[in-house]
Amino acid sequence: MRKGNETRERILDIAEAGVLAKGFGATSIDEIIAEAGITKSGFFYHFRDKNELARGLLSRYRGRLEQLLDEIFGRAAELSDDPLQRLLIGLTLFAEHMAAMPGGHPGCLVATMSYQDQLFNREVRGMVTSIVEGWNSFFRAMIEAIIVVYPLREPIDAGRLARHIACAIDGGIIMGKSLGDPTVLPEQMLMARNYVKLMFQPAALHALQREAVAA
Amino acid sequence: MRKGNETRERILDIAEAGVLAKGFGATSIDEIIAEAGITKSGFFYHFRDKNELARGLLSRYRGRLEQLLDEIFGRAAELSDDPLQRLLIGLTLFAEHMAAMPGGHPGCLVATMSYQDQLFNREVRGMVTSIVEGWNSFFRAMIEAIIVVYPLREPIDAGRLARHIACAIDGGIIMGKSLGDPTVLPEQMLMARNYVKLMFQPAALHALQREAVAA
DNA sequence: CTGAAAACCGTACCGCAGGTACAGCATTGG
DNA sequence: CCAATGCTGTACCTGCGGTACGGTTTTCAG
Repeated sequence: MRKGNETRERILDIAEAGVLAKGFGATSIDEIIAEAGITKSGFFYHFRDKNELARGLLSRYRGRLEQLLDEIFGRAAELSDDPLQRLLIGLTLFAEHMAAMPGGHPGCLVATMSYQDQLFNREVRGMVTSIVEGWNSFFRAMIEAIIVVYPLREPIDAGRLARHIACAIDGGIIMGKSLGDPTVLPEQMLMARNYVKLMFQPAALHALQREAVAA
Repeated sequence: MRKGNETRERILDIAEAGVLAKGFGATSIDEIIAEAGITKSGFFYHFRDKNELARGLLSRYRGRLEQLLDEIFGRAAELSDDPLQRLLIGLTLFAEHMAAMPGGHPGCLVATMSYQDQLFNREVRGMVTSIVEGWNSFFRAMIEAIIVVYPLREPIDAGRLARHIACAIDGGIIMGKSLGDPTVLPEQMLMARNYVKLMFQPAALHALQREAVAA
């Protein structure tokens, strides 16, 4: 009775590859079942419709990304006690991780679906929204921790800086896809990192520029 | 013989609204012709297939956005001779323009299509790429003009800063769409503006933070 | 070993979408 | 007036998402 879960995972694997490569709408069920070696009935045994497939994909994706973020920023926490350094180190590790992916980042499932959200029902759309909110909260929490330690004369808006990081990443994914250039994403992650650094360490500007040129 | 062009434009108008609201794949030809009051044959008289419709949409979109950018940054050029101020003013005007749009920004045709590029042929995909490259070049040229006047000890990479502006805008559009929050886009445009300011005027950090909080 | 649930297979069918083919009709500028 | 231009109408094809439903195999608990 665990064979069912194996098949379900195989369907999700094949579907995920298809969606990232071609988009959700262009990834047909016929195509998935052909590659999985099952029949249409088999597919609909596991997923009532394509919306449930989308939910399954998003659920897995969220879990994996959460795990990756935990690993990366957990490692950053090992390397420094300072909340600012943790964020900076984490973003660098994140960028390096993306740069190391063979063939570049495969694409963001959430961004893909967000731009095809008309294909889905409210439940799936709600999932997309909540995942994006989760990312924002994640970065926001880190920035708020920095603000506690780095009391500035004027408080900065943690929310918009957190959103900026997420926007830069999403935008980097899109632009990388549009230009066919896998270096754009890690580059823009580092740009976001440098923004954070500038916000909290204005004196470090020139050192930062040296870094940017060297990279 | 100009009636043909009128119909063609009407088709493009209806299609554009549909694509921005629901995505390209979910905007059916049947739906377009119903709203335009023509028949399927009439549609295919103007557009050989959906790819040609996409090309028509992108072509119009590129032209309009070019015009908008010219207007906004032309106005900025009237307001200041300084290349840095021109970019900063232009980005502020741009953000204000987006914020003023009723119901928020309708969405970026290029980003939409970039994430559904599997639906299109190489010609359309090439158009998407070249439009994105055009935006990058636009901002890059402005940044290079700034670098001439603001000679820094260490040169900064104009390309990646230009791409960052475009990424922040695209990311802002996506996040605004995902969260259903039209304020994200103008907010992130101003974040990009502040980044530029920080890169060239590190001393102005605290003034900038005051701005960010006031906004 | 057995029996019932789980995990499928096979077949047939439906509606919608994109697209093709082609004949014909109406308007309009030269 | 006549030839493009700008359509209409009809018929048809393919592929996709999805439904329905009966039959078969696999798996594990008792």
